[in-house]
Amino acid sequence: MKHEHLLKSHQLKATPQRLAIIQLMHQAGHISIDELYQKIREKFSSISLATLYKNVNTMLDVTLIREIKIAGQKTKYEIEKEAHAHIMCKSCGELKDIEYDPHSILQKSIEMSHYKAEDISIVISGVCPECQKK
Amino acid sequence: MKHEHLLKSHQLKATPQRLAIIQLMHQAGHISIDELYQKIREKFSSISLATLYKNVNTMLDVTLIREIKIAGQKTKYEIEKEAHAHIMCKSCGELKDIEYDPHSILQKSIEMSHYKAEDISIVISGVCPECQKK
DNA sequence: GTATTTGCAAATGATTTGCAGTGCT
DNA sequence: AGCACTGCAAATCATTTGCAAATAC
Repeated sequence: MKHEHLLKSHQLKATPQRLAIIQLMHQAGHISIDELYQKIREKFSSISLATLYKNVNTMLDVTLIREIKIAGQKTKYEIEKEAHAHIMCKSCGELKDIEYDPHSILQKSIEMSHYKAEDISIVISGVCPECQKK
Repeated sequence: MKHEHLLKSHQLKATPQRLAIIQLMHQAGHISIDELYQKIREKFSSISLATLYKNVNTMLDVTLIREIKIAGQKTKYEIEKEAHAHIMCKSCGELKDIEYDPHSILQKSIEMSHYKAEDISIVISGVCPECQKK
């Protein structure tokens, strides 16, 4: 399957636990360790938290997944994909992706810093359209 | 003094512990709880970690300081100031501020999301000019 | 004087580690 | 077969809490 290939292309063995992790991560979009643990046990009752942590860390090492740290919230994880920003609703907690133009003014600031930029993390927080109505 | 006023204007009592926290934070620019604890004990050997955590949380509540969560690193804190992004060196760990134009293309993406944006956190990581030379 | 803050010790929560057994390739 | 992965229990690290004594205003 697709997910098996995703693991192998990163030099990782395709164990059922890992496939389940990726499948859930793909399905949820963004997911915390806790949520992952709850959901994965529904299908895979024997999995241990330690295994989850070990696998998440391994997948981070090979940049198959990405860590999203959010002020005031639990860390979430997502499958690595093209650059995008995150926007979080302070009211309902929903997190969604938004696109942004990498040639924005931000690039100028980076150039001026003379850093060799490898990664950008952007997290915006505010109130989503649904919650604004309430 | 300046820092005393900073506390009072946020309705917080100006205890020596709090003044020391702000002074170190101001001096360091960005600092983690650990670093704060090490340094603060040099001047203030009796302070407890619990007090540090309590004060950091109180100051976050009144938005006197801001939390910077960074993938793969410890959370750092800084005194609240005008909007800016952070750039971190993956090699030496140094974190510095960079300015960005708030009217960048990013704003368009936010408008399109129909969120009411209240806060933006941008953390860039890469290699700083000094480390590139090595 | 009163309400808040401090420091301690203990509790809780999050993450990591060691190791024996199991499973992928 | 061989090395990597899993699950368990225990260890470690991070953060919070309860409470009595101290302190800011």
